[in-house]
Amino acid sequence: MSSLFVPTLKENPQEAEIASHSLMLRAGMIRQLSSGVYIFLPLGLRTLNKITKIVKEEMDRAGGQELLLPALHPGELWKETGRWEIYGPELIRLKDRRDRDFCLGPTHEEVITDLARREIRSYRQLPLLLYQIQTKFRDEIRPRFGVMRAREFIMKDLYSFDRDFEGLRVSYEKMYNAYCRVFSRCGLSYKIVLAESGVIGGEVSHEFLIPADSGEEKFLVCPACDFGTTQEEAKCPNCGDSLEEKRGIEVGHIFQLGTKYSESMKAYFVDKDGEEKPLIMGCYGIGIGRTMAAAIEACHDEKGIQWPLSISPYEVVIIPVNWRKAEQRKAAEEIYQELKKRDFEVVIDDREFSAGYKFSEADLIGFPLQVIVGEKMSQEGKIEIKIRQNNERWETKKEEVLTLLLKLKEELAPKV
RNA sequence: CGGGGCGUGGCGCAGCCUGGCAAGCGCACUCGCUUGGGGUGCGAGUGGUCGGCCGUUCAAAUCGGCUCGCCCCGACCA
Repeated sequence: MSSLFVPTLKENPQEAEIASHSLMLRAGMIRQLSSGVYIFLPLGLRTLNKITKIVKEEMDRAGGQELLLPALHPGELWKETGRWEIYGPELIRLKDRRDRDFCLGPTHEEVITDLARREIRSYRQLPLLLYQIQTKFRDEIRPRFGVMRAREFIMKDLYSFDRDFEGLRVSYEKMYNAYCRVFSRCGLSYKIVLAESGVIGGEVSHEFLIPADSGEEKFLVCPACDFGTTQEEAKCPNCGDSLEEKRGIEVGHIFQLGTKYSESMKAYFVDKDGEEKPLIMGCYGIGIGRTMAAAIEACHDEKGIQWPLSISPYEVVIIPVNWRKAEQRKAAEEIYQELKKRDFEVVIDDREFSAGYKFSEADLIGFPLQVIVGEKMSQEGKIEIKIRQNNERWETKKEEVLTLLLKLKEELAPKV
């Protein structure tokens, strides 16, 4: 850890009001550049990349193909769908040197539909699921809570193209299930609710929420059945019970768009019967940075972050309590090498700080597994292992550390 | 956009109301010793155009005007 760039803060930063924002700053994961614009430091980026990896694996599993669309969009495309006006001041606009209109993409329906209309000719090319993980720009009225509502943020967006509504339903369901897997694999409990589709447009839409008091999204749930919705006027269609209002963080949103964009942008294909028809579309988003913040909202205590193992920046920290004791240093180093060999993501706290300092910082950063090499090593050859999540502690012989860690890792892995 | 708050070494704050004494405290940082199972202890140091501009005054961190930035609540939004 002596060479890692992890600038931690002892005190609560003045600008942070909610736990995740404060802890991301304090644990040295992010820094603010400007209102709603954040730097991801090495530790923060590791978690971001882990979530990204899970998302990609699940998108691929569901038949998605990754591509990369530009962030810089020609204004004409947005004028074509009318969203140049509709999107309002939230759309960041700019002009090139020849005075042509451009904008920074807040979402990519226009660009993907433009691609689709140029490349998709036949029903034989369908269904098609294309996705990207990319930076979006939205000039929010009020950015807040750190990366939770930022003006520049990383999002996974997938677009589905089908020949008919039955196909759309199949694609939608695939995504619905993929989203369940994504959030489960991130170690999060989530709630799926019926949602309004807003400026994106379309018919059916569901939101994936992480329940949290600090969440900005209000939703109604039925305590008896599993029904949930964001719509105020909803009448519990499943059973007669009255709905409870709760708050959550919207980490994912899936939409059945239908022909909204394919009609307005003339994205047609030729169906089996020889007729030209509009592509039936769906779009599906996951806020990557927001998922990270939501995970911290859901998993923290007064000491710091309690990362779910699957998205923690590192899995294990090894803390030699007294760096001056050669046998502790040596044992720590040996365990480190052994774990490295078995592909653990591990760091060793090789700094000459006091034990308390290192413990506090390990808890702040939230390493799920902590290997503590202390006096018992010197005297009895024993190592302590602590689970951050529940503060469970295990003592074992040095030779057994790897075996125990493999077992604990297995136990901590989310069941999907 | 309406309402509220903040801006003083890297971080967290005091000082401002009631102008003047040397711009202070804690943390961090550097050096020395000390300590090493829950942010060790002691000592000595480094570092600040008090967000910016204009004004009032013999004198401005402090009073007035303008401005920039940041945060919170609301409306709005994925």
